[in-house]
Amino acid sequence: MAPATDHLVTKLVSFMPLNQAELSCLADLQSASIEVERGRELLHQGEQEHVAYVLQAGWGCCFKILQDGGRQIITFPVPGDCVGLRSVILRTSDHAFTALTDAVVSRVEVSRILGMLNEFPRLGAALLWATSRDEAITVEHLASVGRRTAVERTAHFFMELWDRLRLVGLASEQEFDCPLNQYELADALGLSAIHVNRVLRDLRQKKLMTFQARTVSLHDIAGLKRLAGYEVIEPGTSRLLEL
Amino acid sequence: MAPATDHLVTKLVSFMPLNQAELSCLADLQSASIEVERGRELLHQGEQEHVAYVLQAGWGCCFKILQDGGRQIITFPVPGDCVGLRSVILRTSDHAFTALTDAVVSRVEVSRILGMLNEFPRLGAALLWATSRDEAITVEHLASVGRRTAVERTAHFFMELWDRLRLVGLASEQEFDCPLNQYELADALGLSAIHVNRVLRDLRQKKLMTFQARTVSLHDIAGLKRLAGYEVIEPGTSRLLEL
DNA sequence: CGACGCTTTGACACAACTCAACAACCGTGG
DNA sequence: CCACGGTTGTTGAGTTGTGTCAAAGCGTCG
Repeated sequence: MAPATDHLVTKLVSFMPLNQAELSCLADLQSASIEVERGRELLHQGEQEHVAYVLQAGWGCCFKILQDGGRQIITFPVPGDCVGLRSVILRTSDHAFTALTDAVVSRVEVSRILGMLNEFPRLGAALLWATSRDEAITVEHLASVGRRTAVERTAHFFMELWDRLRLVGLASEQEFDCPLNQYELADALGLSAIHVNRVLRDLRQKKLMTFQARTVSLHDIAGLKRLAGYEVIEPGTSRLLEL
Repeated sequence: MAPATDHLVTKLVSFMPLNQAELSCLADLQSASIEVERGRELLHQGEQEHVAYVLQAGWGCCFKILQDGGRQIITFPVPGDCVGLRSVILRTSDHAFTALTDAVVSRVEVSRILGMLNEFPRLGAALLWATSRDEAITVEHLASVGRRTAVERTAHFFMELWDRLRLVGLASEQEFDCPLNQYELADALGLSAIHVNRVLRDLRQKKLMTFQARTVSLHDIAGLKRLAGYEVIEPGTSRLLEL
């Protein structure tokens, strides 16, 4: 059975209203949910994968392992996020996906997605919007790692995370739960864990934000956004893809 | 009229064979080609865009400008590449797109893409494959900038570029034409132009490759791949999306 | 010819990394 | 109950990869 609140629906609805049939299609798609324990690897880098996942509860972690053992984290999926659609198309997964906390996911077979696209084209458009948004976030992430300083980058990361969590109702206006440790943060930001620690101290001392005891508290959002050079990737309701 | 060789077709065909109707649909889509001079900006960061482009000849440049004026280049589109599909969906473009050399592009209206997807679903699948591949490349790029050293990163960049160019028949087995200068390289790799210069000297001295007079010569491909930790994003003919 | 765009080099500065150590916190088991 | 190891966070000292600044070389083109 589906969780109390369906975060995927919450997210898609912010893009376009969905009718009853579409909602039940989404519910159906996610009906077979699986509980996975923290650390479980659901998608394996370099292997052929024929399934995608919708994360329903808990956090995930998409990353690549490099030659020297280094790790680059691409994104931390949160409830409502889809993972692995791309690897389905490319036939082999270019990255791995693990559960960062105990989590609930639903496996989605390719065939069902294709079927859904046929039967409910508007859902296809909504899904396309969601994945495009994820892409835009990856591109922004690239810009961060390539051209922002460690502090700017870190501030930017938290602003983006905050926006993503609010979109599915998992963050309040000044704080949110965040199960990441400094190693994970480091591998996402392209920094060393030790430097992340110093950066967090910096942000704390500048009274911008704190990250302690698994919770992020935003003390000066305007200041953070200014520091990060943050611009919203606006939800922007669909005017264009009238389907 | 279409150019002598249609690079988009070359690329898509490497993924799945196309029939006559599909080929002429693609030809039709690109029929209205426009010549643009070097430096012309076709997509503007932050603006609402309702068109996408197919690059037919010449090189392009997709990038973000940051707060402090810094620039992060996302990718250098080469002939056969599609640009701006995402901005069409998100309604506003998250990055800019310019012609890096004199180029030939064709504007593609959103409506025509949607029409194409309806009429020729296999073309949709092929296009989805191409964009997924681009995404995978962006992710790999992120990993490079986040976790590889300057030399590794540079070697990796050229290996990938080489693969992309070969896919559309624009690179031989040991060299290819490359109109980039060291500033552009720097902004793509997240380095300073001066350091790029040092890195290129390094690669030259190690007898791995040279980049001079607009041409890249690969002297030791195995060595480059080893240094870069390069893995192919294999074309992989479609077995999965039987449409 | 001079101007311009691009490359190349050297000297120096600094952001971020590494190593090493310690502190705080946890759950577990004696 | 305390002792314990394991995980995570914190700090300092020294190193290094890369950035910055400044200047010169070198084609090309008007």
